[in-house]
Amino acid sequence: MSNDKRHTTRKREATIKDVALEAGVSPMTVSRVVNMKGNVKQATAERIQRAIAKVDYRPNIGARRLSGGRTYQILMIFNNPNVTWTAKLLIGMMHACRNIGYHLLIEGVGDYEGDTIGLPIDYEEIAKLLDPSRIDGVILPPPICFDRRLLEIVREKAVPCVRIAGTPTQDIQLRVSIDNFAAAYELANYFISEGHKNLAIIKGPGDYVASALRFEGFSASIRDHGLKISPSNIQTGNFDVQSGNECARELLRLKDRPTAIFASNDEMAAGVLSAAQESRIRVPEELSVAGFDDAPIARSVWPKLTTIRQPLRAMGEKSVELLESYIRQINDESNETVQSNVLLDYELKVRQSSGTCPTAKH
Amino acid sequence: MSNDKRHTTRKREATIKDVALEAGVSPMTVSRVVNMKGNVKQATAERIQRAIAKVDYRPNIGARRLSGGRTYQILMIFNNPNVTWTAKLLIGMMHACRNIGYHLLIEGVGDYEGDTIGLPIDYEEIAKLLDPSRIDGVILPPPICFDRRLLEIVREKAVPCVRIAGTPTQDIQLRVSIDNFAAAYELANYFISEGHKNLAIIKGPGDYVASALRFEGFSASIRDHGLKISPSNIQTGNFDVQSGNECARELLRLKDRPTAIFASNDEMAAGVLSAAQESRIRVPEELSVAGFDDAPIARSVWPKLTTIRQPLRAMGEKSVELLESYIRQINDESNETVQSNVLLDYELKVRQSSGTCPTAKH
DNA sequence: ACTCAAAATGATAACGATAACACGGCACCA
DNA sequence: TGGTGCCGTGTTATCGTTATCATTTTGAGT
Repeated sequence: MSNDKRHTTRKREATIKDVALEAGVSPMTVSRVVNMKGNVKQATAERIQRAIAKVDYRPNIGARRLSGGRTYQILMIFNNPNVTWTAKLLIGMMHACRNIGYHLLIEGVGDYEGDTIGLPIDYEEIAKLLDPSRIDGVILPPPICFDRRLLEIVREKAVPCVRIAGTPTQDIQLRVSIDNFAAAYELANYFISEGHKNLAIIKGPGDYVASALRFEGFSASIRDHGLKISPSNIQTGNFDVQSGNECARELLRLKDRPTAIFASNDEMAAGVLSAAQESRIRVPEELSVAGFDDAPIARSVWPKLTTIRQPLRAMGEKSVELLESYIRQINDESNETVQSNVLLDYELKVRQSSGTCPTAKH
Repeated sequence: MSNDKRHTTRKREATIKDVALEAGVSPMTVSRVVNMKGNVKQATAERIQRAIAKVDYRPNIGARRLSGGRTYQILMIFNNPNVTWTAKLLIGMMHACRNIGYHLLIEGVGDYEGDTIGLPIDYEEIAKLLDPSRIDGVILPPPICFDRRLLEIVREKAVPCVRIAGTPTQDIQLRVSIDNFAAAYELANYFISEGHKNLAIIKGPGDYVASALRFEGFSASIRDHGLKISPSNIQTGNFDVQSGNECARELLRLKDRPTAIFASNDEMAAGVLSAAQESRIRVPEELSVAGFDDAPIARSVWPKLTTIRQPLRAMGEKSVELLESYIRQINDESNETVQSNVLLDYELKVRQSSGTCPTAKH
């Protein structure tokens, strides 16, 4: 009546023994080939490769971990309320994972209000997720990569960690980002080259380092061109359409109204557009607007937004690759030095929301 | 010089033996408590629970799988180019996984063009992902849940599977969805109640079953009210803004121009709005527009879109819960019958893009 | 008190992979 | 010619958990 379920659960997978039998060697030698440990004769290795293909062998990750090896799993912690942004990173990560034989685990942290994930973070919960029996490393996208307490936990647990965006810290070296400063600098250059002199900026929330850098870069360009940005031309939003709208209202109400507004992300830039529409200010004829990210909204609003394109997918890919090479390094499997700080290329996308300054002399 | 790395890799985790020692029982009894197998005295169980808490024990999933148990990991296959939509499902899944002690693996399939994942699908690759040594089950969101060949693979491998949206099939029973037919029916009712008689619809791509159901529901309501929908009022887009715009141009060019357009998703509805704007047709005064999904774009366009809200997060949660109870059932751990077809509530959101028919008599 | 089934618990042997070590053979040098 | 060392390969033990079966304890019925 009662049947042995243990060995009949679904179809049996090929094990390393099957390969060994097929190739006429010991399992250990097969293991060496699979893990590219070297010290295997070329001819033997090729025979084993053929055997692996023949029996369709794939290593059992559970067994691997159990015997002290890697898990071949990495964790991404998901807590950005801007799901599009995060999802694009994810796509890059999935792609890279596939290429290097890793698997991607994701966990959301925060209070899951509505459809999005917000703060606060349950640190106890996170600490459990960073269990070495489950993962080889972790990737932290913003905003969670700025969280000092979380970084502390990661350091304590000594989990290999790559942060996306963020700034380098002493504890955690690995990082993938774009040069936010340079990007915003270039954007301001563009505005100024179009004759704009009265520029305004809508900053992001204070704890976003990337956003602070955008502000710095934007300001630096203005200074370097011998111009000034008045304090009243600096607003702070929180990355959503609504706050962009409100900040823009403030700016457009100014006596000396700015002719160009840079919002630190596309959502806020969309808010600027709607504020302009409400005030019957034509874009780009009377007001130039630019965002940041090249999010879908940048192309779905009218006029389409001038923006800085972030290579999100590439950032996701790179973060996985970086993490993997670091993991290899600390396992003494490679002698290559791991680059700790990868900067990827951004791109200025000029679209219909910006143009020549109306008061510029030709 | 060379040190034993095996047992010094990061901090040692508590094992079941530690718990057993602490509680003064055998590991087997602890295992029974952890897995709620019963046949343990109340007092013993409580003592063990305390010991588990004290040593901060968490089962090693690798070892579990190795010894024939579950992996406590489920896989979601990610291939929807609409990342927002998919990401919201993900959030629900992550939440549910956390609650029931599962972990979520994700894998992208398709050619990863640009920032999004498109078809075609590499079936060999997928077949490998459905490896029982890695996962207990799989969740398929649209559009991949409509793929007949994939479903065939899932059936062959006998992997527990939940499909989101899609229609029930013989092979794979588990399914989470909203009632697309009823939702579109209700939307048409609303249009008609506002006096509209000349309705138009922009369908989704042919292979989306959900989209076909929306068309059916919309048509049914029209018929049931003694009205008709002319073939020229039926267009087919492919779920993006551009195609919505093109379809709308066709519709707005008609001699007997429709007064209300239902686009099968919000992106296409946004395209309808821009087409109306180009033709200087005022929305909602001269034309009512509605979308489907309540995507972010629905609230970022102007006027904001009337739409059907899909409870994506709840759908994600439910899909995980459903999968887990099914897995329990086939493991003979529970006698409860698993509901195979879960329908969740949608919601009609009336916003500024729709209103009373201009030609309606009061 | 005495049986005997049922409940509670323990002992043992896997699961699949790999670390650590052992070993045979061959090359190279003194 | 006899070490010396490295290369290629095999042997053994082990990781943490659970299935299976063996054993002990409990408790209900006589």
